[in-house]
Amino acid sequence: MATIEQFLESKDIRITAMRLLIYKFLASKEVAVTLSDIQNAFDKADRTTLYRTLKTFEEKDVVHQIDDGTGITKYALCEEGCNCEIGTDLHLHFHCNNCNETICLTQHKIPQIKVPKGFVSEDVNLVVKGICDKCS
Amino acid sequence: MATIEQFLESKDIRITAMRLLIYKFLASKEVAVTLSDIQNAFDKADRTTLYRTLKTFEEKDVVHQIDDGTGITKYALCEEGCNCEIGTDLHLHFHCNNCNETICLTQHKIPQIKVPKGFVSEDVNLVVKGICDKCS
DNA sequence: CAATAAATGCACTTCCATTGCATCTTATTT
DNA sequence: AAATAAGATGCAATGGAAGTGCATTTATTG
Ligand SMILES: [Mn+2]
Ligand SMILES: [Mn+2]
Ligand SMILES: [Zn+2]
Ligand SMILES: [Zn+2]
Repeated sequence: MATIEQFLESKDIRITAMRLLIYKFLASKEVAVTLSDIQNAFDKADRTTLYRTLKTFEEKDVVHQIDDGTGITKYALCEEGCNCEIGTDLHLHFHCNNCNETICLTQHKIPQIKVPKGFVSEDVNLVVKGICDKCS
Repeated sequence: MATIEQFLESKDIRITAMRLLIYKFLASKEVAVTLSDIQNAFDKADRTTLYRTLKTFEEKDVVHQIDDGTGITKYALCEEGCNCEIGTDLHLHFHCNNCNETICLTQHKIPQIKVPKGFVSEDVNLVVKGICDKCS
């Protein structure tokens, strides 16, 4: 078990205090978070820095964006050994209509989707909406 | 084959010149359209009117919104006899990364998605991204 | 330490969704 | 038909979030 510093460096990300805080915050959450969630957690943080940090994390395959249909981008840490970079790790996302939280169902991969002849599938986004386990 | 006027009235929508134009425009398109698409087609039209017309159409199950992940809401006519209102008509949507157009694949229903114990699925949004038949 | 590269913070812009309110139009009632 | 009510439209304004430019601070390297 490497330290967070080692992990980020292995991903070619330079260590800064802010980045460590953001990483730890993401790791402490079991649900996907918005930029505002992070901003509220550290009110001294500038929104732009958070935005660009998440962008860096995403480029380095440390986090992935989630579009759950609420219109607000959410972020979650990638799983150990996920395959975000090659588009293989297509797990589904669940959005709770009650508590409004979104969670990665990393164990639930998106089934193979058939598309009509002539169409080429490159990426799939699947969001299930309903009631989460905590709310039901 | 009823007239458009009769159809809209059967859906409890009052007939206006603008609504007929918007309906015909939607019917003429085989792809999902944005508010701006409609606005550009009728430059005399006010954006708010278009917006509210589409909202009305949606409430009356004449059109459905599509969130294809571009961040811009798109609209398409519901199919004859679709089941938007009861959430049964869950066809998938295809977004072309090349021409940037989004199309309803109404013949392709979303497969049953398994969710973990404790979760209740109420709705599913599935968007496939790739290359469409015209671009491949 | 000097030189360089990267990260941060502030201000600003852009884009789209959404609303308030006044006005115009259509449907209903007397 | 005139009066009234209900609904549709247009203009202006707001709000929320994503994204960018640039100056400043911080870290890295020789
Ligand atoms: Mn996820
Ligand atoms: Mn559709
Ligand atoms: Zn919930
Ligand atoms: Zn295409």
